[in-house]
Amino acid sequence: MMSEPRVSSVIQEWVFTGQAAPHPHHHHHPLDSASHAGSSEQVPQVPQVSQVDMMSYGQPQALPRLGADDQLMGLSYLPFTTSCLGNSAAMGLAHQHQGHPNDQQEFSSFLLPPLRSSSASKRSINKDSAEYRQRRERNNIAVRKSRDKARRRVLLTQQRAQQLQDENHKLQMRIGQLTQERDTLKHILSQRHLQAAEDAAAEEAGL
Amino acid sequence: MMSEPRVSSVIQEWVFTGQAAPHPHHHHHPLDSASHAGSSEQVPQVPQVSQVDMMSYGQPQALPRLGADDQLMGLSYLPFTTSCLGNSAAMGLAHQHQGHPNDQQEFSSFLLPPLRSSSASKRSINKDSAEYRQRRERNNIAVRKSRDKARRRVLLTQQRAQQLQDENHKLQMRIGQLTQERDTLKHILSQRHLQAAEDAAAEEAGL
DNA sequence: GAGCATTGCGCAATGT
DNA sequence: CACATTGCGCAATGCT
Repeated sequence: MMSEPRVSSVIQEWVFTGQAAPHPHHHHHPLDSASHAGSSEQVPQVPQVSQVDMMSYGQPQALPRLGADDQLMGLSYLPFTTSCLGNSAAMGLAHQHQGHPNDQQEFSSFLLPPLRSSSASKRSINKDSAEYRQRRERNNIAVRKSRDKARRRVLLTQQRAQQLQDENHKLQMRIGQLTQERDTLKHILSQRHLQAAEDAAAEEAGL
Repeated sequence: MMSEPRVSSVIQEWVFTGQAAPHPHHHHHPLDSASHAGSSEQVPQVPQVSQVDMMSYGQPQALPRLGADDQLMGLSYLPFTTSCLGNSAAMGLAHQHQGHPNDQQEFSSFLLPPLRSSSASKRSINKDSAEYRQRRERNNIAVRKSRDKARRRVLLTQQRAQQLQDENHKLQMRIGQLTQERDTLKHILSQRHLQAAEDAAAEEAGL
């Protein structure tokens, strides 16, 4: 429940001078609105300045794919996605992380190599495994559903805002109307008061 | 400007009568590597609809479907993602469409197949190309930026809604207050009226 | 036509 | 263990 908790662990940072961080992977969280960014932890990359609202979404840098590095500007998400290489088959047997068709670098492969074992409880996630595919498919469905829900939620919020705004206008009008009525009544009453005073004066004079 | 026009092409849903069932268990995995090529007419895929708002997020392929019926519903997302395969190296040289590490099917290939051919002006998008990487990186940045913006926008909308709701409450209170004031004044006036009438009567009687 | 902006999607990590 | 969320990159497409 709650739909907002996005604050939790803060395990991230770090730098990894050259050695393998045991950590499996990346992932950061959003820290609320802007902030973070992709940090992929793995390569010496600059933390990047968060994306405030101006610029700094990281700049493309020419990725060298292998040797030459490049410049170091400030933010930048060093993608150097070289290529994933890693073909499912090869990967499957070869390593644990599999080839990641999608994420190009998933550097993680070399980042978290320490794991794996012969037993390979989970490590070798054969990409070809029927079980793997099944899980992926289930997740894909869940993802679509979740996003659909999110979209719907956003839409509802927008509609609610619009509706509230409209209602607000009506209420403002009503307030204007009531204010006027009240003031009119006040005015009338004050007139009566005057009238009464005058009458009283007249009567007194008449006495 | 306009930031909302998402109404344009309508090329989306469709069915694709054919069958090519995704066989859930077609054990032979995903076409994996070798796959499409210039023509790539292998798997039929549906683009998907999403955003409707009901259910059916696609069924995981567990359906042995024999006939084609599902399409009626409208939304099943037929995934049969076979597999992504696609290794950059192999792909790069091998074909133009490359393996799409990520999108597994990129059905588009058969969706808009008419193109492609020997000329291959851009067709062969070498995944390894520096130019390709550069474009990808730029797009990644744009995507991050765009999503950040979207997130921020959603947040603002939520805040605005909350704010409007609060203001609404205040206005309601104000209305209650004004209504009361008005009624009180009305009451006082009516009393005055009575008073005046009585006075008049008394005076008349006194005459 | 170039280039950024949006969007749907699948993947993987992580939360529940 | 299953499902829900979420950041991320890819590719298609929209909009300059």
